[in-house]
Amino acid sequence: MNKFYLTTAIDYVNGKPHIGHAYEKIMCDVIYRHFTQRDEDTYFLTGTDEHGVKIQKTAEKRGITPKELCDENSSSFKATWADLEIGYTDFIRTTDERHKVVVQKIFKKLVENGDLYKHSYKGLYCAGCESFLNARDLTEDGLCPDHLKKPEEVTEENYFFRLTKYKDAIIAHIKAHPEFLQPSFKVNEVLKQLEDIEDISVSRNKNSVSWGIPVPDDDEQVIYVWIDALSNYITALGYDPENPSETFKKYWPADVQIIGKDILKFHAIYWSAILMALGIELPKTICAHGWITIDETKMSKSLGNVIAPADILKNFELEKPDALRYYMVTSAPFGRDGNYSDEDFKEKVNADLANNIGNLLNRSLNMLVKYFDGEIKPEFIKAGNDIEKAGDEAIENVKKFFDGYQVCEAANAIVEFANTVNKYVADNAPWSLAKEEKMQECGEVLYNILEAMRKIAVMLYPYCPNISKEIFEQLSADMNIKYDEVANNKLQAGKITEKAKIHPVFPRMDSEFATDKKKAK
RNA sequence: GGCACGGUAGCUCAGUUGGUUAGAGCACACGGCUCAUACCCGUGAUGUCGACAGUUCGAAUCUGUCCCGUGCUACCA
Repeated sequence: MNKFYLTTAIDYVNGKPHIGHAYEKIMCDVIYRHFTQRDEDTYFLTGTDEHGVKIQKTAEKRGITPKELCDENSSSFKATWADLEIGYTDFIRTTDERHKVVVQKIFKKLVENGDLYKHSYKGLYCAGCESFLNARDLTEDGLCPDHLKKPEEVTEENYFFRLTKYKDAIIAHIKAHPEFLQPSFKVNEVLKQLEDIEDISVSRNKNSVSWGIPVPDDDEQVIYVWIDALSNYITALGYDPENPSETFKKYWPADVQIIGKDILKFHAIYWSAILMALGIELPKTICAHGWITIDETKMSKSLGNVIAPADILKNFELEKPDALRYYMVTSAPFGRDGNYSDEDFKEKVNADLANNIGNLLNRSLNMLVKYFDGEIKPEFIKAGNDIEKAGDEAIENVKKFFDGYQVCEAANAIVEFANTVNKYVADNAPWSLAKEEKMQECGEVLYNILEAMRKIAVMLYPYCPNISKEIFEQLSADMNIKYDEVANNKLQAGKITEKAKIHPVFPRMDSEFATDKKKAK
């Protein structure tokens, strides 16, 4: 059994979760469920990033402690993931004791190794922002763009991390491992960023930021984002510089770390350097996904177009997250930006989940009941037909796409196979065969369709676990089979269904079924 | 300003090393079917393949220049 360790970015709890956060978690959960089906020993980590001046300030404004703010928002992330059925193995918070303790140990070790050094530098400090500004962000008159005040030159002493020391090693690693950074069209960007990299500041004076992990043996300083946030991926597993846990030894290096494209630089460069400094292997793959826009415009608080996943489920009166999961993950090809619109959502899930896949099951089961009283007779089961082959190919293709974390492409392959089966139904017209009393032939065709349907349910499971479960139930098939055993666990002969058992696994949105459901409430 | 990537049907995109009538899906129109969730199947129209010039027997594909978009990065102030 192989191990498979997957991580998401941890979300900053200065606000509530929206569909941008959800996009990444759903993608990870789909990947996680697929690899779990493959009988891999999987570990799926997500969590929240909870330190820093923004949280400190938001909490102040609301008159609560930073910890209270973090507790509140971290819980709402967890609640959202529950709604979306994100089945993470572990949820780490950077305020967890287990995390803080190890971050301090990491910091200490880096100091001892000479990777961290204290350095004083002059910066432009804006009292309004309570932070340092870059010269290039100022207005033409040299004023802070937000407060229109001239920032003062302040000298601050901080710890710096010797990023430059690892520059060549990272470049070499990227070049030697084409699978390290995905999608590959991002590689040049990162190499370019590496060219003019400088050492980075990894601590702040307590006077400017107090909400953070204290630097060990230095009362003046607090650890700033990089070493704190990035190391969650190893502290969660129980990493310890002196005595790493068995869990860490087993699961690290991560097989894939999924992140947004905006933080690729920090992961590809900063994170790699930190790992090198600690003498730890780099993750096998870092995968940067694109953004979700709303009606083709960027989602932002100021535009007021931020959508929470729960709003969508509520709006469409969906009890299960399957449709939203499916739509989110198929809205953009690997690494590209996707878009959400209510109209697209409805069209896409109606077309793929209701019309194509759901209706296929429904029509074939109805025929089985009509012509054979819901029974598969032993003589219907024959190997080596075209649909069987097409199904086995689809299973292989989906697997290959998942090997490259191409979740959208894998979904397309499933739908394409369902299309092929629908075409097979039309070409063989079992209803005509029944009329002509070619019952043997008719039964064979129906069996092939239902068996194909079972394969679809297996492949669809990571995206739509509830719909998939429904399909298995209606087929009276076992859903707990491993991915690589799909082809060998064919539907058995016997009575599998009856009229009363058949119902749409995903009602078309705005259909009579959907409205009946609403009325019934 | 530099670098990278892209500009192909109404929309989203595919087009391998240049080779015959440029493709798919969605949407649209028409036809078929009637097992099914107004579903499924089939057929069809539509494109100066960003612009111009060049190489070639032949360019969506190669070269050059330019225009537009996106991303990264810089500089000036």
